[in-house]
Amino acid sequence: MAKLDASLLNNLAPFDQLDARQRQEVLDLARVRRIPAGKSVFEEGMEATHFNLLLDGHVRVERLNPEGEKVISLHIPPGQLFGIARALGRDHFPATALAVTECLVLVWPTALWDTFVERYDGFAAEAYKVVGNRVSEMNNRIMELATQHVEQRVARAILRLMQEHGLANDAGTQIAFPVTRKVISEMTGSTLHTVSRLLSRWERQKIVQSQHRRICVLDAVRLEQLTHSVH
Amino acid sequence: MAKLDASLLNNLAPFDQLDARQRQEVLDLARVRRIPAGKSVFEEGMEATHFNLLLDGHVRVERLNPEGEKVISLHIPPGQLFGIARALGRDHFPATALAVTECLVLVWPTALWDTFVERYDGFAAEAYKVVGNRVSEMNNRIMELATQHVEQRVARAILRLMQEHGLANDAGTQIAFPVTRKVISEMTGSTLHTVSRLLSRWERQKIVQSQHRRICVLDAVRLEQLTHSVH
DNA sequence: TGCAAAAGTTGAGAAAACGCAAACTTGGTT
DNA sequence: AACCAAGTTTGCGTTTTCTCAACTTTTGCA
Repeated sequence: MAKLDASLLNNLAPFDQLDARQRQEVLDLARVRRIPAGKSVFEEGMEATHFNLLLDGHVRVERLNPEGEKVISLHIPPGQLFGIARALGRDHFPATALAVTECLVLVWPTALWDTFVERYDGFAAEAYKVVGNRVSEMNNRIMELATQHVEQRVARAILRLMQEHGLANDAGTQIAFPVTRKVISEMTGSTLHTVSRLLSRWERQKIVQSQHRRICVLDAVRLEQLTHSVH
Repeated sequence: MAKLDASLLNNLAPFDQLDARQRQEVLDLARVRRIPAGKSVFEEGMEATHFNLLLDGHVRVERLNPEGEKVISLHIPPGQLFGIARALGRDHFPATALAVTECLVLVWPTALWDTFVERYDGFAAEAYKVVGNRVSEMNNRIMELATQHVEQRVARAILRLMQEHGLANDAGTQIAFPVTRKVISEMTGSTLHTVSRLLSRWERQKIVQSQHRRICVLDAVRLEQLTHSVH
């Protein structure tokens, strides 16, 4: 395989503090995977033999409950570590990671985790910052599910997608990958019918616009207002 | 202050691998706090100046949403580390920790965290195992909130309390601290009225028994069945 | 180009859970 | 011993959201 160019790691938080030589070192230990849209990077329950960095593309992390219902945990934007079960001492992946667009992923054997933590300044800090942010988001999610109505949760979910995966265009901000009503319902603990009704109304109100599976936020301010309860 | 006896740390997972001398060392760096029932150990938003080990008693971790509604995140059983925001690079506590019974807590200044991780074998591993378990529980909680009905969630919440904080007696297993209908509703994203109706029914069916604020599980098997959807 | 599969819409009725209200119980405190 | 605060129960009407169903639109592929 051709040697990877160290500049691949430029501007990536986990390797921010490394010099060119160290970046080359890290890359020499990595393998690149190209994952086509719709294919999984790893599956729930699999042994966590590797940890991953998403170079390009967008990844959906999802779990199935015992009844086979899907729940979407989060979406990973390019540049982030993911599938780092090892950081928390897990040896199996708790969820499935699905490429929602074509993805480029760097993978390292789990055995290197401790080496990276030890050898590369800033790697551990960034890794635990990522975990910390995810934990914080999970807490927010629990609060929302416990106290808010579907409408508020759907508004929040779309805002989050916009913020993390949005592409600004002339009309508003489009989410960078296809999102169906079903997907939004799996993100919010709702049903595709309820989500469809909400989006139809918001489309009439010019808050969002959607064709096929592309969603574009036209009025983020009003969407934000919808996340607050009306009381 | 009288010197603490190193045997206090016996059988506590984070310091399992330490010898007597090291345990004394760890204790000499600690401060003991006695927290009366109903008082907080730390509050949401406070700077995380210390990290904690619960020696004795039971702690409730809770957050308020912007509307002032309370959501209970989890309950800490004796022997566990808690308030370890620092493990994930946070410098403020994301939640309030409330003593639900009188508590004995060992506290260390946050500045010692890195020292402990470095110096004491097994400490980091145990700390991240605790975090890993909590993350896993949070994931389960999200799944439940997203896909299950109130009845199933309440059954699961009571089972969890029983497993982590239960005291076996002749009739069944009692939860070691007072639990009101309101508390259960805040654990499950429900209302005290709905919880009351459920518990009344389960009491008639001899699945649980409750007087004042003590709850006793009489038939864990049937309670477990109630956590599965009927479909 | 046409067709099947996937995605989306919308109505109508049902179910789950909530909010409100009123009354009751219990236990600690003065 | 009496009272008060906190906790609990239960009925009733309402709201939210789901389920079921039918139909339309879109798109990817043969």
